[in-house]
Amino acid sequence: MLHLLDLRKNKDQIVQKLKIKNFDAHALVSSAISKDDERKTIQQKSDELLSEQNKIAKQIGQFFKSGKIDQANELKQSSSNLKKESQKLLSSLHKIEDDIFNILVQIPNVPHDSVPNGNSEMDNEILDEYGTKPILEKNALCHWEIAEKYKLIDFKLGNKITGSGFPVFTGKGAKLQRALISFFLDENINAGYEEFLPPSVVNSDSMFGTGALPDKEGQMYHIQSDNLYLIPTAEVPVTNFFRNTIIKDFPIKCTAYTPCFRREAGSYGKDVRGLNRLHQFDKVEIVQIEHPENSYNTLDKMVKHVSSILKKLELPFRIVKLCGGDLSFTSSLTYDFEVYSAAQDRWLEVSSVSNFESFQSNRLKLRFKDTDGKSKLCHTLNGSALALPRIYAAILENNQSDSGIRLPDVLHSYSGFEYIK
RNA sequence: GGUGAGGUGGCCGAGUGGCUUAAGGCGCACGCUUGGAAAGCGUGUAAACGGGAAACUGUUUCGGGGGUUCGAAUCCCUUCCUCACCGCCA
Repeated sequence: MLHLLDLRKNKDQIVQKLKIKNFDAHALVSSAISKDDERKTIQQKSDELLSEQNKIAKQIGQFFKSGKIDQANELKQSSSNLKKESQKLLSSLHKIEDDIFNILVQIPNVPHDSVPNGNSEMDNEILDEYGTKPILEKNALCHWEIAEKYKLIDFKLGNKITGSGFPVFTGKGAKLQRALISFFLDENINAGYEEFLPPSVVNSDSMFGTGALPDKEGQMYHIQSDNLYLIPTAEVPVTNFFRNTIIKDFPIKCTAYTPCFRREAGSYGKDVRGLNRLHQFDKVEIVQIEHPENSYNTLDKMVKHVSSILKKLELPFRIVKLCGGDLSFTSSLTYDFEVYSAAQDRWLEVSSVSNFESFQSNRLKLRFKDTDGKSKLCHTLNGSALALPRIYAAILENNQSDSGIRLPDVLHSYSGFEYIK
Protein backbone atom coordinates (compact mmCIF):
# COMPACT_ATOMS: atom_id res chain seq x y z
CA MET A 1 0.00 0.00 0.00
CA LEU A 2 1.40 3.37 -1.00
CA HIS A 3 1.60 6.14 1.55
CA LEU A 4 -0.74 9.09 1.10
CA LEU A 5 1.99 11.64 1.82
CA ASP A 6 4.03 10.22 -1.08
CA LEU A 7 0.98 10.32 -3.32
CA ARG A 8 0.36 13.95 -2.45
CA LYS A 9 3.99 14.91 -2.95
CA ASN A 10 4.67 13.02 -6.19
CA LYS A 11 1.24 12.54 -7.67
CA ASP A 12 2.09 13.06 -11.36
CA GLN A 13 5.32 11.08 -11.21
CA ILE A 14 3.60 8.13 -9.56
CA VAL A 15 0.76 8.06 -12.08
CA GLN A 16 3.31 8.24 -14.87
CA LYS A 17 5.47 5.43 -13.50
CA LEU A 18 2.49 3.14 -12.92
CA LYS A 19 1.83 3.20 -16.64
CA ILE A 20 4.83 0.90 -16.96
CA LYS A 21 2.77 -1.62 -15.01
CA ASN A 22 -0.03 -0.99 -17.50
CA PHE A 23 -2.02 0.56 -14.69
CA ASP A 24 -3.92 3.79 -15.07
CA ALA A 25 -3.90 5.24 -11.56
CA HIS A 26 -5.03 8.72 -12.41
CA ALA A 27 -8.62 8.46 -11.19
CA LEU A 28 -7.75 6.53 -8.04
CA VAL A 29 -4.94 8.87 -7.03
CA SER A 30 -7.02 11.98 -7.61
CA SER A 31 -9.94 10.72 -5.61
CA ALA A 32 -7.68 9.55 -2.76
CA ILE A 33 -6.18 13.02 -2.52
CA SER A 34 -9.47 14.88 -2.69
CA LYS A 35 -10.97 12.57 -0.10
CA ASP A 36 -7.95 13.20 2.07
CA ASP A 37 -8.55 16.93 1.81
CA GLU A 38 -12.08 16.31 2.92
CA ARG A 39 -10.82 14.15 5.74
CA LYS A 40 -8.61 16.93 7.06
CA THR A 41 -11.49 19.38 7.15
CA ILE A 42 -13.67 16.95 9.03
CA GLN A 43 -10.92 16.07 11.46
CA GLN A 44 -10.27 19.70 12.24
CA LYS A 45 -13.91 20.30 13.08
CA SER A 46 -14.22 17.17 15.12
CA ASP A 47 -11.00 17.89 17.02
CA GLU A 48 -12.38 21.28 17.97
CA LEU A 49 -15.63 19.82 19.22
CA LEU A 50 -13.87 17.10 21.21
CA SER A 51 -11.54 19.64 22.72
CA GLU A 52 -14.52 21.70 23.82
CA GLN A 53 -16.18 18.67 25.36
CA ASN A 54 -13.04 17.78 27.26
CA LYS A 55 -12.90 21.24 28.72
CA ILE A 56 -16.54 21.14 29.74
CA ALA A 57 -16.15 17.73 31.36
CA LYS A 58 -13.32 19.07 33.51
CA GLN A 59 -15.34 22.13 34.40
CA ILE A 60 -18.24 19.92 35.48
CA GLY A 61 -15.91 17.96 37.69
CA GLN A 62 -14.80 21.18 39.36
CA PHE A 63 -18.38 22.29 39.92
CA PHE A 64 -19.39 19.00 41.49
CA LYS A 65 -16.42 19.13 43.78
CA SER A 66 -17.26 22.58 44.97
CA GLY A 67 -20.96 21.73 45.31
CA LYS A 68 -22.22 23.93 42.48
CA ILE A 69 -24.70 21.35 41.28
CA ASP A 70 -26.94 23.69 39.28
CA GLN A 71 -24.11 25.06 37.20
CA ALA A 72 -22.85 21.55 36.57
CA ASN A 73 -26.25 20.40 35.31
CA GLU A 74 -26.45 23.34 32.93
CA LEU A 75 -23.13 22.42 31.41
CA LYS A 76 -24.17 18.80 31.08
CA GLN A 77 -26.88 19.77 28.66
CA SER A 78 -24.58 21.77 26.39
CA SER A 79 -22.04 18.98 26.39
CA SER A 80 -24.71 16.48 25.40
CA ASN A 81 -25.53 18.59 22.39
CA LEU A 82 -21.91 18.86 21.41
CA LYS A 83 -21.58 15.14 21.68
CA LYS A 84 -24.36 14.46 19.24
CA GLU A 85 -22.69 16.73 16.76
CA SER A 86 -19.22 15.26 17.17
CA GLN A 87 -20.55 11.74 16.86
CA LYS A 88 -21.89 12.57 13.45
CA LEU A 89 -18.55 14.01 12.46
CA LEU A 90 -16.68 11.01 13.79
CA SER A 91 -18.78 8.55 11.86
CA SER A 92 -18.26 10.48 8.64
CA LEU A 93 -14.56 10.62 9.47
CA HIS A 94 -14.44 6.83 9.82
CA LYS A 95 -16.38 6.43 6.63
CA ILE A 96 -14.01 8.60 4.65
CA GLU A 97 -10.96 6.90 6.16
CA ASP A 98 -12.39 3.57 5.00
CA ASP A 99 -12.98 5.03 1.55
CA ILE A 100 -9.39 6.24 1.31
CA PHE A 101 -8.08 2.91 2.49
CA ASN A 102 -10.18 1.05 -0.06
CA ILE A 103 -8.75 3.24 -2.80
CA LEU A 104 -5.16 2.89 -1.62
CA VAL A 105 -5.23 -0.91 -1.53
CA GLN A 106 -6.13 -0.92 -5.22
CA ILE A 107 -3.01 0.97 -6.29
CA PRO A 108 0.00 -1.23 -7.08
CA ASN A 109 3.53 -0.44 -5.96
CA VAL A 110 5.45 2.04 -8.07
CA PRO A 111 8.03 0.35 -10.32
CA HIS A 112 11.71 1.30 -10.11
CA ASP A 113 13.09 3.55 -12.86
CA SER A 114 15.04 0.67 -14.36
CA VAL A 115 12.00 -1.56 -14.94
CA PRO A 116 11.64 -2.24 -18.68
CA ASN A 117 8.42 -1.73 -20.58
CA GLY A 118 6.44 -4.79 -21.53
CA ASN A 119 3.23 -6.70 -21.14
CA SER A 120 4.20 -10.26 -20.30
CA GLU A 121 7.07 -12.57 -19.50
CA MET A 122 8.00 -12.45 -23.17
CA ASP A 123 9.20 -8.89 -22.60
CA ASN A 124 11.38 -9.57 -19.59
CA GLU A 125 15.01 -8.58 -19.88
CA ILE A 126 17.55 -11.40 -19.72
CA LEU A 127 20.51 -9.94 -17.89
CA ASP A 128 22.95 -12.79 -17.54
CA GLU A 129 23.29 -16.43 -18.30
CA TYR A 130 25.67 -18.76 -16.50
CA GLY A 131 26.82 -22.32 -17.08
CA THR A 132 26.40 -24.47 -20.14
CA LYS A 133 23.38 -26.51 -21.04
CA PRO A 134 24.17 -30.22 -20.77
CA ILE A 135 23.82 -32.43 -23.85
CA LEU A 136 21.63 -35.38 -22.97
CA GLU A 137 21.34 -38.79 -24.57
CA LYS A 138 18.36 -39.32 -26.85
CA ASN A 139 16.68 -41.57 -24.30
CA ALA A 140 16.96 -38.94 -21.55
CA LEU A 141 14.09 -38.90 -19.09
CA CYS A 142 12.05 -36.07 -17.59
CA HIS A 143 12.37 -35.71 -13.83
CA TRP A 144 9.02 -37.37 -13.09
CA GLU A 145 10.19 -40.43 -15.04
CA ILE A 146 13.54 -40.41 -13.25
CA ALA A 147 11.78 -40.05 -9.91
CA GLU A 148 9.70 -43.09 -10.67
CA LYS A 149 12.59 -45.15 -12.06
CA TYR A 150 14.77 -44.63 -8.99
CA LYS A 151 11.85 -44.54 -6.52
CA LEU A 152 12.57 -41.02 -5.32
CA ILE A 153 9.08 -39.55 -5.41
CA ASP A 154 5.71 -41.31 -5.25
CA PHE A 155 3.14 -39.04 -6.88
CA LYS A 156 0.41 -41.69 -6.78
CA LEU A 157 0.80 -42.17 -3.05
CA GLY A 158 0.39 -38.42 -2.61
CA ASN A 159 -2.78 -38.55 -4.68
CA LYS A 160 -4.12 -41.32 -2.49
CA ILE A 161 -3.62 -39.63 0.84
CA THR A 162 -4.16 -36.00 -0.17
CA GLY A 163 -4.56 -35.16 -3.84
CA SER A 164 -2.60 -34.09 -6.90
CA GLY A 165 0.17 -31.60 -6.26
CA PHE A 166 1.13 -33.24 -2.97
CA PRO A 167 4.01 -35.62 -3.74
CA VAL A 168 5.51 -38.09 -1.29
CA PHE A 169 9.33 -38.19 -1.28
CA THR A 170 10.75 -41.59 -0.53
CA GLY A 171 14.13 -43.09 0.41
CA LYS A 172 17.07 -41.28 -1.21
CA GLY A 173 14.54 -38.89 -2.73
CA ALA A 174 13.55 -37.72 0.74
CA LYS A 175 17.17 -37.55 1.81
CA LEU A 176 18.04 -35.38 -1.18
CA GLN A 177 15.25 -32.99 -0.30
CA ARG A 178 16.53 -32.72 3.25
CA ALA A 179 20.10 -32.24 1.98
CA LEU A 180 19.05 -29.33 -0.21
CA ILE A 181 17.21 -27.62 2.63
CA SER A 182 20.24 -27.91 4.91
CA PHE A 183 22.62 -26.77 2.20
CA PHE A 184 20.54 -23.67 1.42
CA LEU A 185 20.17 -22.75 5.07
CA ASP A 186 23.90 -23.09 5.67
CA GLU A 187 24.71 -20.95 2.64
CA ASN A 188 22.37 -18.26 3.93
CA ILE A 189 23.70 -18.43 7.48
CA ASN A 190 27.26 -18.10 6.14
CA ALA A 191 26.15 -14.97 4.30
CA GLY A 192 25.02 -13.43 7.59
CA TYR A 193 21.37 -14.37 7.72
CA GLU A 194 19.86 -15.49 11.02
CA GLU A 195 17.89 -18.72 10.85
CA PHE A 196 14.27 -18.97 11.97
CA LEU A 197 11.82 -21.86 11.93
CA PRO A 198 8.40 -20.20 11.99
CA PRO A 199 4.89 -21.66 12.12
CA SER A 200 3.41 -22.74 8.81
CA VAL A 201 0.08 -21.24 9.76
CA VAL A 202 -0.61 -17.55 10.40
CA ASN A 203 -3.51 -15.30 11.36
CA SER A 204 -5.27 -12.89 9.04
CA ASP A 205 -3.39 -9.84 10.37
CA SER A 206 -0.17 -11.37 9.11
CA MET A 207 -1.66 -12.21 5.74
CA PHE A 208 -2.83 -8.65 5.45
CA GLY A 209 0.53 -7.24 6.53
CA THR A 210 2.46 -8.69 3.60
CA GLY A 211 -0.33 -8.10 1.12
CA ALA A 212 -1.71 -11.61 0.55
CA LEU A 213 -5.02 -10.35 1.90
CA PRO A 214 -7.23 -9.07 0.51
CA ASP A 215 -5.65 -9.54 -2.94
CA LYS A 216 -5.06 -13.29 -3.01
CA GLU A 217 -7.70 -14.72 -0.72
CA GLY A 218 -8.64 -17.43 -3.23
CA GLN A 219 -5.05 -18.63 -3.67
CA MET A 220 -4.58 -19.65 -0.06
CA TYR A 221 -5.66 -22.53 2.11
CA HIS A 222 -7.87 -21.18 4.85
CA ILE A 223 -8.65 -23.03 8.06
CA GLN A 224 -12.08 -21.68 8.70
CA SER A 225 -12.71 -23.15 12.13
CA ASP A 226 -9.79 -21.15 13.53
CA ASN A 227 -9.55 -18.40 10.90
CA LEU A 228 -5.93 -19.25 10.15
CA TYR A 229 -4.14 -19.50 6.83
CA LEU A 230 -1.48 -21.92 5.57
CA ILE A 231 1.48 -19.81 4.49
CA PRO A 232 2.22 -19.49 0.75
CA THR A 233 5.83 -18.53 1.59
CA ALA A 234 8.04 -17.93 4.64
CA GLU A 235 8.01 -14.27 3.67
CA VAL A 236 4.66 -13.98 5.43
CA PRO A 237 5.57 -15.14 8.97
CA VAL A 238 9.12 -13.77 8.86
CA THR A 239 8.31 -10.28 7.59
CA ASN A 240 5.46 -10.12 10.08
CA PHE A 241 7.88 -10.69 12.95
CA PHE A 242 8.55 -7.00 12.47
CA ARG A 243 4.97 -5.81 12.11
CA ASN A 244 4.36 -2.71 14.19
CA THR A 245 7.96 -2.22 15.27
CA ILE A 246 10.55 0.52 15.10
CA ILE A 247 13.88 -0.79 13.85
CA LYS A 248 17.09 0.41 15.50
CA ASP A 249 19.84 -1.37 13.57
CA PHE A 250 19.98 -2.12 9.86
CA PRO A 251 20.03 -4.39 8.08
CA ILE A 252 17.93 -7.20 9.49
CA LYS A 253 18.71 -10.44 7.69
CA CYS A 254 16.56 -13.51 8.22
CA THR A 255 16.38 -16.89 6.58
CA ALA A 256 13.80 -19.59 7.11
CA TYR A 257 12.87 -22.96 5.75
CA THR A 258 9.14 -23.66 5.56
CA PRO A 259 6.74 -25.73 3.56
CA CYS A 260 4.63 -23.50 1.30
CA PHE A 261 1.00 -24.02 0.40
CA ARG A 262 -0.72 -22.69 -2.69
CA ARG A 263 -4.09 -23.60 -4.09
CA GLU A 264 -2.99 -22.63 -7.63
CA ALA A 265 -6.61 -22.32 -8.63
CA GLY A 266 -6.83 -22.17 -12.41
CA SER A 267 -3.52 -23.89 -13.19
CA TYR A 268 -3.57 -26.80 -15.57
CA GLY A 269 -1.75 -28.51 -18.42
CA LYS A 270 1.87 -29.49 -18.87
CA ASP A 271 3.11 -26.78 -16.48
CA VAL A 272 1.84 -28.82 -13.58
CA ARG A 273 3.57 -32.05 -14.56
CA GLY A 274 5.85 -33.63 -11.96
CA LEU A 275 7.44 -31.07 -9.66
CA ASN A 276 6.79 -28.07 -11.88
CA ARG A 277 3.83 -26.76 -9.92
CA LEU A 278 2.71 -28.12 -6.57
CA HIS A 279 0.18 -27.33 -3.86
CA GLN A 280 2.74 -28.01 -1.17
CA PHE A 281 6.46 -27.50 -1.66
CA ASP A 282 9.55 -26.67 0.35
CA LYS A 283 11.36 -23.38 0.15
CA VAL A 284 14.15 -21.57 1.94
CA GLU A 285 13.55 -17.85 2.00
CA ILE A 286 15.73 -14.83 2.70
CA VAL A 287 14.22 -11.61 4.04
CA GLN A 288 15.91 -8.28 4.67
CA ILE A 289 14.72 -5.08 6.29
CA GLU A 290 16.73 -2.10 5.13
CA HIS A 291 17.17 1.62 5.36
CA PRO A 292 15.64 3.18 2.22
CA GLU A 293 19.01 4.55 1.12
CA ASN A 294 20.57 1.10 1.02
CA SER A 295 17.79 -1.10 -0.25
CA TYR A 296 18.85 -1.27 -3.89
CA ASN A 297 22.41 -1.95 -2.95
CA THR A 298 21.08 -4.75 -0.77
CA LEU A 299 18.93 -6.08 -3.60
CA ASP A 300 22.09 -6.42 -5.71
CA LYS A 301 23.82 -8.29 -2.90
CA MET A 302 20.89 -10.67 -2.64
CA VAL A 303 21.06 -11.32 -6.37
CA LYS A 304 24.76 -12.10 -6.10
CA HIS A 305 24.12 -14.38 -3.15
CA VAL A 306 21.46 -16.41 -4.94
CA SER A 307 23.73 -16.61 -8.01
CA SER A 308 26.54 -18.02 -5.90
CA ILE A 309 24.32 -20.82 -4.60
CA LEU A 310 23.21 -21.79 -8.09
CA LYS A 311 26.81 -21.82 -9.29
CA LYS A 312 27.75 -24.18 -6.48
CA LEU A 313 24.96 -26.49 -7.60
CA GLU A 314 26.51 -26.49 -11.11
CA LEU A 315 23.18 -25.68 -12.72
CA PRO A 316 22.90 -23.52 -15.85
CA PHE A 317 20.77 -20.53 -14.96
CA ARG A 318 19.84 -17.05 -16.09
CA ILE A 319 18.83 -13.87 -14.34
CA VAL A 320 15.81 -12.04 -15.67
CA LYS A 321 14.65 -8.55 -14.85
CA LEU A 322 10.86 -8.49 -14.86
CA CYS A 323 9.15 -6.01 -17.14
CA GLY A 324 6.37 -3.73 -15.94
CA GLY A 325 3.59 -6.02 -17.08
CA ASP A 326 5.04 -9.08 -15.33
CA LEU A 327 5.99 -7.32 -12.10
CA SER A 328 3.83 -8.26 -9.13
CA PHE A 329 1.36 -5.89 -7.53
CA THR A 330 3.57 -5.33 -4.48
CA SER A 331 7.04 -5.19 -6.06
CA SER A 332 9.13 -2.25 -7.29
CA LEU A 333 11.85 -4.32 -8.87
CA THR A 334 12.14 -8.08 -9.23
CA TYR A 335 14.85 -10.34 -10.57
CA ASP A 336 13.80 -13.88 -11.41
CA PHE A 337 16.25 -16.76 -11.44
CA GLU A 338 15.55 -19.55 -13.89
CA VAL A 339 17.43 -22.84 -14.09
CA TYR A 340 17.62 -24.83 -17.26
CA SER A 341 15.88 -28.16 -17.00
CA ALA A 342 17.49 -30.18 -19.76
CA ALA A 343 15.04 -33.00 -20.44
CA GLN A 344 12.06 -30.66 -20.49
CA ASP A 345 14.18 -28.15 -22.43
CA ARG A 346 12.67 -25.36 -20.33
CA TRP A 347 13.79 -22.56 -18.08
CA LEU A 348 12.17 -22.98 -14.67
CA GLU A 349 11.77 -20.16 -12.19
CA VAL A 350 13.47 -21.08 -8.92
CA SER A 351 13.81 -17.73 -7.21
CA SER A 352 12.30 -14.31 -7.30
CA VAL A 353 14.23 -11.56 -5.54
CA SER A 354 12.34 -8.33 -4.95
CA ASN A 355 12.53 -4.92 -3.39
CA PHE A 356 9.14 -3.83 -2.09
CA GLU A 357 10.46 -0.47 -0.93
CA SER A 358 7.95 0.81 1.66
CA PHE A 359 4.89 -0.86 0.13
CA GLN A 360 4.76 -3.63 2.72
CA SER A 361 6.18 -1.50 5.53
CA ASN A 362 3.30 0.89 5.26
CA ARG A 363 0.81 -1.85 6.00
CA LEU A 364 3.09 -3.46 8.53
CA LYS A 365 3.77 -0.18 10.30
CA LEU A 366 7.44 -1.11 10.10
CA ARG A 367 9.49 2.02 10.75
CA PHE A 368 12.77 3.49 11.92
CA LYS A 369 13.77 6.78 13.49
CA ASP A 370 15.43 9.04 10.99
CA THR A 371 18.16 11.51 11.93
CA ASP A 372 15.54 14.26 12.12
CA GLY A 373 13.83 12.26 14.87
CA LYS A 374 10.81 11.40 12.72
CA SER A 375 9.50 7.93 11.96
CA LYS A 376 10.03 6.77 8.41
CA LEU A 377 9.03 3.55 6.69
CA CYS A 378 11.67 0.86 6.22
CA HIS A 379 12.21 -0.98 2.98
CA THR A 380 11.54 -4.72 2.83
CA LEU A 381 13.18 -7.19 0.47
CA ASN A 382 12.95 -10.90 0.02
CA GLY A 383 13.84 -13.74 -2.23
CA SER A 384 13.96 -17.49 -2.45
CA ALA A 385 17.28 -19.06 -1.63
CA LEU A 386 15.94 -21.33 -2.92
CA ALA A 387 12.66 -22.99 -3.90
CA LEU A 388 13.22 -26.74 -3.86
CA PRO A 389 11.07 -28.56 -6.43
CA ARG A 390 12.42 -27.13 -9.66
CA ILE A 391 16.00 -27.23 -8.41
CA TYR A 392 15.35 -30.85 -7.59
CA ALA A 393 13.92 -31.44 -11.07
CA ALA A 394 16.87 -29.76 -12.79
CA ILE A 395 19.41 -31.74 -10.76
CA LEU A 396 17.75 -35.01 -11.76
CA GLU A 397 17.39 -34.12 -15.43
CA ASN A 398 20.73 -32.42 -16.01
CA ASN A 399 22.89 -34.95 -14.19
CA GLN A 400 21.41 -38.16 -15.58
CA SER A 401 23.43 -40.76 -17.42
CA ASP A 402 23.31 -44.50 -17.98
CA SER A 403 25.11 -44.97 -14.71
CA GLY A 404 22.60 -42.98 -12.65
CA ILE A 405 22.23 -39.48 -11.28
CA ARG A 406 25.39 -37.69 -10.14
CA LEU A 407 24.79 -35.18 -7.34
CA PRO A 408 26.70 -31.87 -7.32
CA ASP A 409 29.81 -32.01 -5.10
CA VAL A 410 28.51 -29.50 -2.56
CA LEU A 411 25.62 -31.81 -1.69
CA HIS A 412 27.64 -34.95 -0.95
CA SER A 413 28.32 -34.14 2.67
CA TYR A 414 24.64 -33.36 3.17
CA SER A 415 23.16 -36.32 1.33
CA GLY A 416 25.68 -38.94 2.36
CA PHE A 417 25.77 -40.32 -1.21
CA GLU A 418 27.20 -39.13 -4.52
CA TYR A 419 25.09 -41.09 -6.95
CA ILE A 420 21.53 -42.21 -7.22
CA LYS A 421 21.49 -45.55 -8.98
C1' G B 1 -12.51 -29.46 26.14
C1' G B 2 -13.42 -27.73 31.76
C1' U B 3 -12.29 -24.10 35.66
C1' G B 4 -9.82 -19.85 37.27
C1' A B 5 -6.59 -15.48 36.72
C1' G B 6 -4.94 -11.86 33.61
C1' G B 7 -3.82 -8.26 29.04
C1' U B 8 -1.59 -0.78 31.32
C1' G B 9 4.38 3.02 28.02
C1' G B 10 10.89 0.05 25.40
C1' C B 11 10.46 -3.37 30.04
C1' C B 12 8.45 -4.25 35.17
C1' G B 13 4.36 -2.42 37.72
C1' A B 14 0.41 0.89 40.61
C1' G B 15 -4.19 2.44 39.39
C1' U B 16 -12.73 0.49 41.34
C1' G B 17 -15.76 7.05 37.57
C1' G B 18 -13.22 13.66 37.89
C1' C B 19 -7.10 14.71 42.67
C1' U B 20 -3.96 10.68 36.18
C1' U B 21 -1.20 15.71 32.73
C1' A B 22 -1.03 7.04 33.66
C1' A B 23 2.21 6.90 40.24
C1' G B 24 6.80 4.32 41.23
C1' G B 25 10.86 1.52 39.41
C1' C B 26 14.18 -0.39 35.44
C1' G B 27 16.31 0.78 30.90
C1' C B 28 17.89 4.61 27.56
C1' A B 29 19.64 9.84 26.34
C1' C B 30 21.69 14.40 27.88
C1' G B 31 23.75 17.41 31.75
C1' C B 32 26.15 18.23 36.64
C1' U B 33 29.90 15.99 39.53
C1' U B 34 35.12 13.49 38.64
C1' G B 35 42.06 13.29 36.98
C1' G B 36 38.99 9.39 34.45
C1' A B 37 35.12 6.05 35.54
C1' A B 38 31.36 4.10 38.78
C1' A B 39 27.99 5.81 42.24
C1' G B 40 25.11 10.02 43.23
C1' C B 41 22.15 14.22 41.67
C1' G B 42 19.22 16.76 37.88
C1' U B 43 16.54 16.88 33.19
C1' G B 44 14.24 14.32 29.39
C1' U B 45 12.19 9.84 27.54
C1' A B 46 5.56 6.48 23.00
C1' A B 47 2.90 6.39 18.39
C1' A B 48 -0.70 8.07 14.67
C1' C B 49 -3.50 12.10 12.45
C1' G B 50 -4.15 17.50 12.32
C1' G B 51 -2.85 23.21 13.00
C1' G B 52 1.68 26.30 12.91
C1' A B 53 7.58 29.27 9.54
C1' A B 54 8.93 27.86 14.31
C1' A B 55 8.39 27.72 19.46
C1' C B 56 4.41 25.28 20.42
C1' U B 57 -0.33 23.15 20.16
C1' G B 58 -5.37 20.02 19.31
C1' U B 59 -7.31 15.06 18.90
C1' U B 60 -6.93 9.80 19.39
C1' U B 61 -4.61 5.43 21.58
C1' C B 62 -4.29 1.40 28.65
C1' G B 63 -5.35 -6.13 23.67
C1' G B 64 -9.55 -5.20 19.46
C1' G B 65 -14.66 -3.58 18.61
C1' G B 66 -19.19 -1.56 20.65
C1' G B 67 -21.99 0.70 24.79
C1' U B 68 -23.33 3.59 29.55
C1' U B 69 -21.86 8.72 31.31
C1' C B 70 -21.15 15.70 31.09
C1' G B 71 -16.61 12.70 32.03
C1' A B 72 -13.99 5.68 31.40
C1' A B 73 -7.51 2.43 32.10
C1' U B 74 -11.58 2.07 35.83
C1' C B 75 -18.63 0.22 34.79
C1' C B 76 -21.46 -2.98 30.93
C1' C B 77 -21.56 -6.08 26.29
C1' U B 78 -18.68 -8.63 22.71
C1' U B 79 -14.30 -10.65 20.66
C1' C B 80 -9.15 -12.04 20.47
C1' C B 81 -4.94 -13.45 23.06
C1' U B 82 -1.80 -15.05 27.34
C1' C B 83 -0.98 -17.72 31.85
C1' A B 84 -2.25 -21.52 35.74
C1' C B 85 -4.60 -26.07 37.17
C1' C B 86 -7.56 -30.32 35.43
C1' G B 87 -8.75 -33.66 31.22
C1' C B 88 -6.80 -35.66 26.59
C1' C B 89 -2.31 -36.36 24.07
C1' A B 90 3.14 -36.67 20.40
